[in-house]
Amino acid sequence: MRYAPDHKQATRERILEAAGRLFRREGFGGSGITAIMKEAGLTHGGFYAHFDDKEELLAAAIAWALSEENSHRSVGLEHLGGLEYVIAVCDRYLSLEHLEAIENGCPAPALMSELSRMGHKPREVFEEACRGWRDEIESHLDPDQHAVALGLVAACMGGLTLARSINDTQLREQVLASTRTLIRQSLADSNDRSAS
Amino acid sequence: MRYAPDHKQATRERILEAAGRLFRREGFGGSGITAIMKEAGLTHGGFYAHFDDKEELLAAAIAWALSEENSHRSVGLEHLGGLEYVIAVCDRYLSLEHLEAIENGCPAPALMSELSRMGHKPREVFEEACRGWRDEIESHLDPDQHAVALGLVAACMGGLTLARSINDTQLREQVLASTRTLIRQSLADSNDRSAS
DNA sequence: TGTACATCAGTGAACGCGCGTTCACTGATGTAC
DNA sequence: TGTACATCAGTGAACGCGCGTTCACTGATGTAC
Repeated sequence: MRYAPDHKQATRERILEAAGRLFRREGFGGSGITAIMKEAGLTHGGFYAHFDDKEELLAAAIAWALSEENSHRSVGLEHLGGLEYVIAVCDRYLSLEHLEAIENGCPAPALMSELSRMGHKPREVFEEACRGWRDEIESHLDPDQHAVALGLVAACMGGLTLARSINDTQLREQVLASTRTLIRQSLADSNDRSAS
Repeated sequence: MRYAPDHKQATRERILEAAGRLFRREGFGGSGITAIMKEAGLTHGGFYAHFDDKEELLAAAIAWALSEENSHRSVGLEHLGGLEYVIAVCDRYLSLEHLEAIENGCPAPALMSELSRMGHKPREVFEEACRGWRDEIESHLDPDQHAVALGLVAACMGGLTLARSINDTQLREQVLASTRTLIRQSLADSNDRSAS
């Protein structure tokens, strides 16, 4: 081995991070390979030493960004128990801060629509991340509340994506607030039922 | 006037319908003007006799598709009252039939992600349609339930988009079912409260 | 320690292609007389 | 009713451009002796 063993790996990760940022900002179709490599401080030609084609990069970048998102999602919330934890995670997801953090936030809202037209691999990566999120939520809920876990994921993603798709900043906040309320009411209901 | 007065208008609507179908199937970026005009049975050059540019078409096509969606959404459900009506509309939105009806279904799931990167006009059109949907839902709910109307819109769109973004057909159905459950629980809760 | 060499991550010119847009034109339509 | 004409919706060649991808190359790295 002529170069330091992890030199190439480090470059690959730099490309992955750059692609993650660009995909969230401009979408998959809107991010050219030249722009991605430039964002990573490289020229476009070197791209194919790291990935077979653009779709392979997409799959890898989604996996990377989703695992980052997964590890950031609940930081500082670990002390909360059960239902409170779940509500806090959803509230944070549906916050104004997250609304504005397009480049560093969850990649799902920016990519979901395009993902449904994408090949098998990127969708598989996304699917696996969704299962992970569902399982994590379920692990904090009573068994009789497990049925809404995927719905919570859907509502969070839908609320953030919808809020980002409209102009009026007041209506944006109302979308976020209303989705938070919906989630709270839904969980409060199952809570009441299991308590009674 | 040399041609029948509404000849051009009819062609414009044919382009709008073709664009609506293509945008939902391939996205905004994935639908070329040549392909749209071909889908409408025309050649690409004539496009600019009807629209200034592609973004103007997008705004018009979204408006067209959303108003169609609005008039289809609740067909056959008019006899249901209040809460039952709202739940039925959401159930239909989150059905397997709608999941598969990409070209004829609601345009929001296919376009939301791209919309958040779009110019002012298309977002404004979309925003107005969302207000309309919210108002329609609110008109069927008790005033103390109005706070969740936008959340219902978000959850419906999120559930359908998420379901379409994954491969596993079983998990897809679970996403739809779980989102329907979330909505039901949320509305049941406020219903109990206003009843007690 | 010093030199000659092999490796290979990254460079940048070039490719074919489809994009959005322009424009000179064609030919069916409906009017005027 | 018949003919000459003006209109303008729609055609299709052409434009400049950026895309994804290929490939011959360069030059810094670390090895072998």
